[in-house]
Amino acid sequence: MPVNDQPVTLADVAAVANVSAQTVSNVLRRPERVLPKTRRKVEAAIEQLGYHPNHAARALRASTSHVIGLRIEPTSTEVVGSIHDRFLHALAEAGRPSGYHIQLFTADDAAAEAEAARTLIRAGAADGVVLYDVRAQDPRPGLLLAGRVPFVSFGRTVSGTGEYSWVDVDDETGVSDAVDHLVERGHRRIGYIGWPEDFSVGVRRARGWHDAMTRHGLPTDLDARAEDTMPAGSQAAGRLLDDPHPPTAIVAATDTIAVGIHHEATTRGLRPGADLAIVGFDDTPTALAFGLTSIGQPVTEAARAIMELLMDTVAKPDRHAVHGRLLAPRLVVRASSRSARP
Amino acid sequence: MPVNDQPVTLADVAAVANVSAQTVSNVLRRPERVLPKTRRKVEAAIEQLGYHPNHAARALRASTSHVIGLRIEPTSTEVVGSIHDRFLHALAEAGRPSGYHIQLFTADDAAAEAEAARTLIRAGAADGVVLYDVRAQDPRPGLLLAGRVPFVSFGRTVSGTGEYSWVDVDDETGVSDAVDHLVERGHRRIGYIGWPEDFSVGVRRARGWHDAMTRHGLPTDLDARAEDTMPAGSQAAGRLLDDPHPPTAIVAATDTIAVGIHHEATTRGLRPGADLAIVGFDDTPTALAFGLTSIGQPVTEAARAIMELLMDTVAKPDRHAVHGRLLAPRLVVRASSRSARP
DNA sequence: GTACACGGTTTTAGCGTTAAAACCAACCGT
DNA sequence: ACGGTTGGTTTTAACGCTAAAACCGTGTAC
Repeated sequence: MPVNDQPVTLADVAAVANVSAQTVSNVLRRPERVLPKTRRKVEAAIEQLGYHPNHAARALRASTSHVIGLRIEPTSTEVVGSIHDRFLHALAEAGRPSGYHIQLFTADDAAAEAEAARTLIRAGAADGVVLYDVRAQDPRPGLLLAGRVPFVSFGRTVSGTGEYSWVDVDDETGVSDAVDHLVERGHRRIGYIGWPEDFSVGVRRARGWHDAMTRHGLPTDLDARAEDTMPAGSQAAGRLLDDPHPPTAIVAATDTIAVGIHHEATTRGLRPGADLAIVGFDDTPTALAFGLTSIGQPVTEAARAIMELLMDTVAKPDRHAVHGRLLAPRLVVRASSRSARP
Repeated sequence: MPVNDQPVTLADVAAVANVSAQTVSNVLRRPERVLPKTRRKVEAAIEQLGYHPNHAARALRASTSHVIGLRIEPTSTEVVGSIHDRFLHALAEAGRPSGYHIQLFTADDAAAEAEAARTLIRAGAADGVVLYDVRAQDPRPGLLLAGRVPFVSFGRTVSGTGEYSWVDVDDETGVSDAVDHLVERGHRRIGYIGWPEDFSVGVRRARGWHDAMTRHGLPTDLDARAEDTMPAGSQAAGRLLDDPHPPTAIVAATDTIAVGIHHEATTRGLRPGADLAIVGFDDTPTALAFGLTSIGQPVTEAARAIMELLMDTVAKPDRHAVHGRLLAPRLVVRASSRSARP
């Protein structure tokens, strides 16, 4: 363990091992090019000196930073908890084996984000960026394509999905699975509460419910829309529960709405799980806290897929293959829907 | 807007502006050294070419990366939601004005984190690191000091606080404020549920309650301990509520425990806010969802203070001034404690 | 015995930037 | 008129690394 502070360089290692600097470099980058005997000698010197290759020098020489940029957004206080946090960790973890690091940046809006990403790339501070939570009308993919910024998106726009690589979660199947699960538990009157806007995620989740219900030969009249807040969720739940033939189960497009439903149910003296089954979306900590069944996004898998595609994209920035990957979500069953309908 | 892809360098700008590369560098780093006329000429060329200084080259030359490392931890599913997310954003934002970026890394335990941080520093990939959620017996500050890694911690160990710079939240005052607030609302029987272990944060929060109660001349018998999970919180709340002279308000050391209390209360037919006031800690989204009053940590302020101290530390790594900063938390009053005791 | 290929290593050069030194007017004092 | 400032600019060199070229001893072919 060396304690002196002047950084150890390739040349230092080379001097100790009695070889040239290039040989040390080869030991690290192309070990097969160097004689085992030499390699061991060099490795011993590296060990002895506690050498770590300098990132900046490597980046300068190879013009690749091994850094991926990601805009970090402030967590909205309206929304019940996001998967941003888990996604970040998964991404950092996914980059590790290939030596990629995640670097954060902030931006106030989509345009600023695209501009910041462009600067990051132009400055050689990052090799590519990840777009998080891309929605149907998102301007960011277009902006980044125009700015020639290598990127992969989590989520996708409604058009232009053939122009860039993306990873997305199959919301439709997720919600459909939730309906299957409820039908299996004996439910027939199954409602749905989703976003009012017609952006892709909302549309797809609604369609998942609609199609599954139709497939089971069940009516699709119990369909309500709400903003992504708890009060709106409660209100929408109220409307469904006021139906002359009310639901025994409700699927929500988000955990936030699900919590709103939960609240409305308890207010009305309905026991969640027993009198009204509830299923949320995103499997947030809050869903856990409320014992809510929720449709969880495969965050780790998504992060891994994104890093893979991004490495492709970064490797050949001009005419690289464009890929889309749709991942299946996973239903996490909890008390709010576990028991069979009495 | 140039569309060709070969990166623009200082030399390109210099050629266009008809000056030397060094002058361009001076325009960017020491504008006062260069004639206004020349400066404008150079600035025009920079603009025209869309030049962005190369990070790697700058880092190599100046041996400073303007990068701060931060270990990102997986969000525990046990805990109801953390402030990690908000802290990350605040930190990224706090670094922006001075051109510092946050780079994430992962590690499986404290020792691995320290080792990874050391490597990051030795490789020149980061100038310093931030330790998040440092507790009384935390081995990390010691390890980083030994490894000569510049760092600032959020939270502090019980000893050695004179050896490194830290920022922490004044838990004692936070809890004490919560008690004051409850007393003001007419409560007299105020209980406390905290962690069982004797680590600093737990001790300090418990002391805040104890001291405030004593100050108000109120008894401190309603003291229970629980693991940081909802079931444990419920159980502990049950014990307090079974008291022959039960509390009308309970302060919890975490939002997770507070949610447990909330659950236990509703199970017993007590209406939170009306029959039992509850105060949590950390002001997580879940607290918002439950309408729980909570003691919020000043995340933005903390992040700013940390960046400030870190820049000090990085600037003079050997004998820099060591500072500690204690920040006051802020009580966020919600339905669970708003109304006066009947 | 000379020519040639070959695996392993070293030498050379350059990535883009900036601190430090050198340079070069124009100006100043005597 | 001549050495000495001064302010602005250019030259030089180096940060640590690695691709590419050069080099060099050995083995092989004829």
